[in-house]
Amino acid sequence: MVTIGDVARAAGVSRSTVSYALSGKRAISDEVRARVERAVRELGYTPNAGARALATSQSKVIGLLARFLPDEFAPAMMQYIQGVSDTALEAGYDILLCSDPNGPRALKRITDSRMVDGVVLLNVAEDDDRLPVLRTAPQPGALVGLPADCTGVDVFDLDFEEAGRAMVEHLAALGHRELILVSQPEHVIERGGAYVWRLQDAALQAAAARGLALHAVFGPSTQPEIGRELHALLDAHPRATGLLLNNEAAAAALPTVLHERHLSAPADLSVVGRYSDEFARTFSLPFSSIESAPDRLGRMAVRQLVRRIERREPEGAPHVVRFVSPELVDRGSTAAPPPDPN
Amino acid sequence: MVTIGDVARAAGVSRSTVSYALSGKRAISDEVRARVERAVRELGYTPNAGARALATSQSKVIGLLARFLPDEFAPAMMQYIQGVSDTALEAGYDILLCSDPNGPRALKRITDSRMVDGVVLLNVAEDDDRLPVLRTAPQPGALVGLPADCTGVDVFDLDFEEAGRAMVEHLAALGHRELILVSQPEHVIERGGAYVWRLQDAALQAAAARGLALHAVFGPSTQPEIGRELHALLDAHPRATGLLLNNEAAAAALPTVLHERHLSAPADLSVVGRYSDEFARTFSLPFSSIESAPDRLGRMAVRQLVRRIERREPEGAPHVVRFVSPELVDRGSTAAPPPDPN
DNA sequence: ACTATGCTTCGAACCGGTTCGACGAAATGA
DNA sequence: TCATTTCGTCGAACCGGTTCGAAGCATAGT
Repeated sequence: MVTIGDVARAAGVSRSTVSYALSGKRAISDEVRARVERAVRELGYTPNAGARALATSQSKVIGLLARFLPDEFAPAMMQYIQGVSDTALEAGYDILLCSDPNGPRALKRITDSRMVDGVVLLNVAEDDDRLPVLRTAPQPGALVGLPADCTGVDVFDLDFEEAGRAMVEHLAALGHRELILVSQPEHVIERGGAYVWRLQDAALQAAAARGLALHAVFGPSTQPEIGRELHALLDAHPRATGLLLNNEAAAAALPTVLHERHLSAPADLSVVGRYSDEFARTFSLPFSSIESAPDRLGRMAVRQLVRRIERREPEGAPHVVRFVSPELVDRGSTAAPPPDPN
Repeated sequence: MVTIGDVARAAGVSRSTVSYALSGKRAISDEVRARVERAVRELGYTPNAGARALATSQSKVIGLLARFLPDEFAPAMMQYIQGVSDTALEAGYDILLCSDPNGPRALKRITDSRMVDGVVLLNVAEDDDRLPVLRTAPQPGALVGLPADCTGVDVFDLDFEEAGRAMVEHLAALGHRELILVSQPEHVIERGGAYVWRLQDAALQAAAARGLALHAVFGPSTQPEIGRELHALLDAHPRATGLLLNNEAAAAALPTVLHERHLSAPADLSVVGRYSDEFARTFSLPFSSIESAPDRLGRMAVRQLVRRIERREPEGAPHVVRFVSPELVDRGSTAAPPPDPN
């Protein structure tokens, strides 16, 4: 392998001069710099990452801790990863991907060994067991997902409360009086998915404030169970004219259910979901939805993380908890409710 | 940060003794080893990855070069990544994920800088521009996907020829005489997806050998275009009783198309796809399919790569090109063709 | 003429591990 | 009892970068 010493010899200068010529941290004469650059090119020199990390205590790598949950929708995970990865690349960082089911252990390993300059945690639970480890780590961390305790980390998440309100208010404004909200299954909450009730509570409050009826239920995240559940719900609440879905499986199953009931949106039923545009495209879903923007969240997390790593944030700058405002992507599945047959 | 020197001082021994006590590469008395281990525990010592990499020229990291193609199905990519990641973890390696659209540049960077001990290339094209770079790299590489030239690398892919034959023969054995094969769009071939015609050619040969009619077409990979194409195909070939799908979008669209035509599988039409079980579950697809086994391929690639990295393969051992035999997952969508109405 | 100044460059130390050769003490054998 | 081997440990060198202090040299200032 070609080292900085080889370059130095080829250029007829010392190793430190090569280092300075390449980093620009000290003035080097044009003539010498040219010789160095030529030697670098001709020898095909690339600095050894380990040696550089050792000398600078900077690895230029960001750790990405993903959790592959069985009922997590894979493309969404993929979008987070892509957002993180692309943004890291722009900022000059590589991504160390950890999918170790034992999150705390993996996190401890990569931070203690100084493999990474910072860490992004995906799929953060209300009471995430990786957080205590992260707080004792010397590197900064950015989260995607809102935990109960945000001290010491930067946090990014969709504003699920606002999303819940927005869904209800959108349909309320169109004149709907009775709605159904299908959330993700309860076990998602139990493993820390607080966003489920964050959205649901806000929706219930907004409905109450406007005097709307809102039937909120947790639905399964598997097919065909969720299809049956949707049928049952529509049977149980025949006067409901709006359907809110905070449950990807429900959204994916709904077209079939509507077809089977000879209903169509928005003529018979107005529908608003909460999922990413990517998800909508994948399943060709024709329903308007609150964009969950996984790529954007990943991007924001990395941006902030890099700022902290490079101390462009003043040392000890207050940590950030930033909620992305939900945006409703209109796919034409909402309208005024049909006239009451009675 | 706590270094090996701190441990040495705490245990009252030299740094080298600590190193040997931890690696076991030389005999160390039980008493000293116990002292060292205690010091490690109490100080919370973790070796510095950069320093170790520098000293051993081994980073214990595997590079994963993914390509995010616009019409690539994200969950499949996710499954590759998971297979690679899990297997690497088992073998004691971490994953450096590169999604740089400029694959050759990214590959050169991570190999030349010695960040990685080896590399897995996903989504390898017939004439992949990353291969020349990989061949000049000092680290070994494993591919998922079959390029034209396999020299110097280990290659893993589904046996698409056998898959094409298996699909045809399965339906032939049931008595079908006229089939339709919908492949992925031609631009997939153009960007190097040779597996499309590998499967198609084999299917055509097998059909010819058995005297079956096989209508082979390339279908779009987008909704709703592929749905229309399926309708058109079924209109054009009313006597076809079997449908073969080497096109994920087509498989996802088929349930709706069948519903619209008041057809059902296998009563009216026998259907065999080529996609992963994960894909089938995601879309609740009721069609039997050739399992494309992305997780398995990722796993095999890493296994072989690690074997090479750790030189358990004798130096210069011949490189491997291994095809995974297709397995038909029976979801009950095939049967004998309906009696000819004539 | 002599010192101050600035510009380049060099040498050496350092980052935190691993590993080789050597050395002292204890065990073994003659 | 002395030579030899074995065992356990240590010191030093090394991996390939970065960075600090200093030194050489030419130019400028007085």
